[in-house]
Amino acid sequence: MTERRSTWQKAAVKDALTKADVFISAQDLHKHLSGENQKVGLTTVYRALAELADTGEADSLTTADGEMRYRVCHSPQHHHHLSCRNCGKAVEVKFAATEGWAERLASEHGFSDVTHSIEIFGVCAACAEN
Amino acid sequence: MTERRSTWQKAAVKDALTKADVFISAQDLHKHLSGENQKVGLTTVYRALAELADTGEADSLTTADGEMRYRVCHSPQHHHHLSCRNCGKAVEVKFAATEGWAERLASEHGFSDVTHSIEIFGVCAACAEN
DNA sequence: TTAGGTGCAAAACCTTTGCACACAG
DNA sequence: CTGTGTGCAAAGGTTTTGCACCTAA
Repeated sequence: MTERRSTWQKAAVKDALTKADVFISAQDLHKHLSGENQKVGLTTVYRALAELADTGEADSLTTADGEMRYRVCHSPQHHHHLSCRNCGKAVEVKFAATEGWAERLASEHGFSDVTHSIEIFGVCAACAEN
Repeated sequence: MTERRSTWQKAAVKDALTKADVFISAQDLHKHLSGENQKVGLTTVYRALAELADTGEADSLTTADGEMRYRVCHSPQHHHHLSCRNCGKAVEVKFAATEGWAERLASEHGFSDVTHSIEIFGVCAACAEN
């Protein structure tokens, strides 16, 4: 079976992700770790983030330029994000009205196995000041 | 000034994109063109697609695996897509209810310069049969 | 004529994989 | 012990850039 082991590397990645508390890329998170004597390999960061996203402990999104970013998930419920394009700060948003809508609309058009992605990007107040 | 010239290459790209009428990647579109004696460089396809997206003649989206896909825009109005994850076929969807919502929500949280992306992916009826 | 366009090769990036070694359980 | 995890280097993909040549206007 696929047994799941806990290592200090995974803990370090999760910890760094939690402290960052913004949508951040694997590359950037790796730099953060490197800057703190946390010598974790980039490959491991990628694998750890994938695992966190897989278990629902982290949310992930793909930016317009094709980069994946992760952030610790604050609630187990389905939600979307309003995130800062500059610093990655994000607010979790629930939007009940659309949840059923997407599936309904899709089936009306004969589509199955539906998933939807709603992302809102902007510049947060703090970043706007600069 | 930035004058904009029309070339047969750009026309070929736009034509191929129009005929495809699905969300397609630059790479794939380039293959289509190559298969039809339309020897257009890959670089040019990228540049032509970027220009079409820029002028609003094409819609673009980034797939989960970080690949950009384009499709001819069928209506100048703001809209979203319900697209097939397999063949790229897409239906344009207008969802008036969300249009104001995103901006309103964003400003409530102090975000400015807001943009939103709503993409719905599924498997169309035709692809589901296989 | 002349500034924008083209296309090849090379570079830049992000992400994944192969593999030998380390280590959690 | 044993199989998962790690990390380096290399590979894989997409997209961009440098540059010399081409061409629309």
